[in-house]
Amino acid sequence: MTAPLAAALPLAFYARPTLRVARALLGKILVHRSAAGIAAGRIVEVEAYRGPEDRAAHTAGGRRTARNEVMWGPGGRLYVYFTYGMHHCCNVVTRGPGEPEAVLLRALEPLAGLALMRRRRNRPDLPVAALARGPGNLCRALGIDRRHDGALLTTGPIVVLDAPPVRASMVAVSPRIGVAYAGDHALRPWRFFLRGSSAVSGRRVGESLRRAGRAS
DNA sequence: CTCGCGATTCGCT
DNA sequence: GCGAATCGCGAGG
Repeated sequence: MTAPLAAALPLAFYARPTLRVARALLGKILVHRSAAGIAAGRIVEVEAYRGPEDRAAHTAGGRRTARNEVMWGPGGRLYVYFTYGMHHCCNVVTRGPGEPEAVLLRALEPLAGLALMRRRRNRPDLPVAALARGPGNLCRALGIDRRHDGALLTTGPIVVLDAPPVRASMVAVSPRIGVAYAGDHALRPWRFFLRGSSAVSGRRVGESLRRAGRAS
């Protein structure tokens, strides 16, 4: 039996506290194999959403609806939602059934399928680092939409491949982006990104100052 | 059923 | 820095 160079992360990877999963996802490889071809990138920016107690989460206050139903299920599936009338965002569901938490994938460093990503973005002149920078752009570049809501990440067509852990000193933290409506919860340092990556979206505040410490 | 708004992005000022 | 684009969702009547 030949072992694959990189195996899909097992379900146990996702069935852990969400902040841990969020940080551990940095450096892993997101792959989408579709009829159009293969597109893949290294995860360089994520945000944790921590369920009923987290006012920034779609499951804040225990909200359970058709849209966020997947978040209520077991970890290891994709939660994809549509927003602003034009963008998709994709999350990795964490923990177990009844613990509706997830990690939003905000940016990838493109590794494979660059031409396909460019075609999907419909922006021929974009630099590589910008192809999957930002949650909406990431979904667009990888061809992810609501049809993939609930997809199991261990079996494809979308998988997360294991890769060596990134050094703790390379991980920066900051408050989450675009959640001002959540009041003081918007200040929680639950965004994690790779220091120095040009594929990270938005402001990279905290990159040079803060280290990723224990966040709660 | 109506209505307000969003875990965003891009282009213009 | 600001606002438009654009529509499904979710709360409330």
